[in-house]
Amino acid sequence: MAQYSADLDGLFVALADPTRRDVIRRLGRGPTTVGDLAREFPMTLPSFMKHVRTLESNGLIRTAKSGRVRTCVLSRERLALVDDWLAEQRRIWEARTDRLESFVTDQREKNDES
Amino acid sequence: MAQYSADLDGLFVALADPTRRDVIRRLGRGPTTVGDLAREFPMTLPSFMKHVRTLESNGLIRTAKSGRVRTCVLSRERLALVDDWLAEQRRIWEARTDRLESFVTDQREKNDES
DNA sequence: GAAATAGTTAGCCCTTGCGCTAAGTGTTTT
DNA sequence: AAAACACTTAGCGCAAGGGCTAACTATTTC
Repeated sequence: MAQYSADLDGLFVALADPTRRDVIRRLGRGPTTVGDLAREFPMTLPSFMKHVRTLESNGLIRTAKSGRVRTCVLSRERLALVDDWLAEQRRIWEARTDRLESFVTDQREKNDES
Repeated sequence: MAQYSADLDGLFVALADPTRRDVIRRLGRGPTTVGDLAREFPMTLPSFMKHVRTLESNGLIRTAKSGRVRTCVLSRERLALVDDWLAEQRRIWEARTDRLESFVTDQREKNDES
């Protein structure tokens, strides 16, 4: 659970940058080379590489170098963690609205008794 | 779309902190007072208030002061934006795997011809 | 009305994040 | 072998984030 939370920290931080979200979207269409990716963003290659590293160290993408070219692939499983967190919040919320409903119901029953 | 992206920036940043995620979880069970919330976290009140403000300015919670007490309420609609983004990624991914499948199918057809 | 309560504001420290340039490494190309 | 290519490393500058203390304001409470 502690690890789960630390993972979410990293994931959300990684997703908080528009460049990184764009990379994820781009990689959704298929593997791409660092150079090809970088060309689409208005920043230097070293700056761009930091984003790639951030995505990789948070498990959102995988990369491999062959020759002098590094290729990036989307690693989808990781986004499922975010999904899980959202689902959990929904669950909590719904449990609460259920309680609220039964509260309302209880009140109505009390009124019916009188 | 530009606004959508800026909103996502703020949302993901807001969600990237464990304290703030805990507050969201807590508020899922119902509205709570700043003081009551703060008591559960190992930090001073001014520090905690910053988190509350961050959540509020990103629309994840709403707060109102009555007398000297400020009460926080979860504002669920906002999380839907995150859901939307995730759904979009899934959509892109699935469109791609569809293309991959038809590619495989095409290859098979070519082989069948021979 | 004095004291306790619940936030709020201001400002400081330190670390981290994101951009940059300059220079270096290993791999093709010519 | 030289030149071009595709990163990579190192280090710098600046703004923002998350924590703190100290001091202040506006309600209650006694």
